[in-house]
Amino acid sequence: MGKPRYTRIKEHIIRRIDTSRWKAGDRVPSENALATEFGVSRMTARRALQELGEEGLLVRTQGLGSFVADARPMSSMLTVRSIDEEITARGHQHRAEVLLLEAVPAERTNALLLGLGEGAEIFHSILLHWENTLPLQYEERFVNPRFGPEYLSQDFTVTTPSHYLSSISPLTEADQSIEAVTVDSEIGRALQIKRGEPCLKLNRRTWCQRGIVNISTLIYPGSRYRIGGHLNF
Amino acid sequence: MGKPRYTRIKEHIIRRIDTSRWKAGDRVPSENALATEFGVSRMTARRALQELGEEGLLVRTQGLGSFVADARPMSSMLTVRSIDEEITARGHQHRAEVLLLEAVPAERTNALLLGLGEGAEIFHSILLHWENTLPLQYEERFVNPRFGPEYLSQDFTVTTPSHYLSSISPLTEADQSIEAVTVDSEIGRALQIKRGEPCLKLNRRTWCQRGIVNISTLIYPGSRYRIGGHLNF
DNA sequence: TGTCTATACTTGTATATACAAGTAGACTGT
DNA sequence: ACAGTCTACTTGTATATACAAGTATAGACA
Repeated sequence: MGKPRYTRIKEHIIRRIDTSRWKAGDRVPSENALATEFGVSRMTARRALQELGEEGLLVRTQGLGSFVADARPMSSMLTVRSIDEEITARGHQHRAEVLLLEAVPAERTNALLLGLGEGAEIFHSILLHWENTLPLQYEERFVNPRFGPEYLSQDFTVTTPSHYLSSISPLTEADQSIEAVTVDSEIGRALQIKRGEPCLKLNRRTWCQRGIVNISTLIYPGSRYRIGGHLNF
Repeated sequence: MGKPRYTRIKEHIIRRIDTSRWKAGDRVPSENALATEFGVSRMTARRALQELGEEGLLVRTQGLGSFVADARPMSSMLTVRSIDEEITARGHQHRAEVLLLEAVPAERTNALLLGLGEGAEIFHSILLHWENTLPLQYEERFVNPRFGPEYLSQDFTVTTPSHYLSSISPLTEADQSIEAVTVDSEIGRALQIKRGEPCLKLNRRTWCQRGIVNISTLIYPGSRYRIGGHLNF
């Protein structure tokens, strides 16, 4: 029913920041000052300041005080969801077609990145993901057998590589990039697009604690897909 | 020097999750249980659990307990920085060329989105951003005069539209999308790319508390630019 | 069988208190 | 003039306590 009291204090401070009454760099009242002003204990006032600090609106330094943070820079984020979730969330039907599923010797690929020796085997898969009757994503992966030993025996018309890999080992990190490319005729045929049509290409490396789990490239036709994101500063 | 005690408890829990001793869905000990186990007060144990909840490793529900969260889905983020920061961060020279800077009547544009009446004026700018001797970004903006009244008199060879707008009014939200496109000959000539070369197109709408501040589209040649991001799950 | 209640547990909020640790400025003594 | 110290204020950590509120289960009762 009634909001907790520390939210009142937070709202009070946010209001003063939004209306520019307190500007970037200004000192906001101390925990004790807010406590007496609002008639609460210091720990309650503290909680308000602390959460605002975690949310990035304030910068707090021991011994000095709490200050209004600089306006956040325009840099922001784009989210990339798992393809099957995204399609089913739209109420459409997702189907995965396995174009290739094999073990290849390490020297033929970028296995060095995976931290394996020369002769080692590496798993390689190519899937095509359909939304209803149109192909939407061409997915190629190289998987480290250490972290996904049963990869080749999975039925990817039921699960997806992404689900399998994240169920096997807790993923801790990833880096990725996105670029605009044109694709060769083989991929273009699979995706049923015209020659020269621009595509989004998403390269991703995923890590668990002990090494790289997989390297994947996802390709979307530019005319059928956009990556979207909403962001609260 | 010595870490605070609640971090010990956090590390203890994280260890058990990372080594799969506690798996997704498992219940972790209650605040009171941890308190007696570690010989601390409940509020200290609570802090450990609470922070882990905020970090997404645990899901806490009142009355039930704290549970290990599902492995985070593969969805992740791509960061988009301000173009001038990015170029200068690479140690290169950034230069902005103003191709157009004007006020246009609202009906000619998507001014409805900006929440303005028919006859209102709207600011329109096109800039080309150079990295050393190569054009890297074609930037087109429609700006709401209410939130950037001095927009037309800015010298964008010194500042950037992004800097000006975020200095004027505190930006609270944005949504954006990215797609792969080919561009018309005018933009292609400006960017010095061949006909049909794929480009990344980034559409963004930025909001402050009281309405849409601006609508912008950024276009990068696919061969010269990729959006990158690193992520800790 | 089904429903309501009591109870035991959980997390959430709030207070009062104590001490630790970092910062700035004033005040000291040389 | 300068260096060191002391003080006042800040945030950080930790405890003990109390009550509120949500959940599930066991048991009483119709």
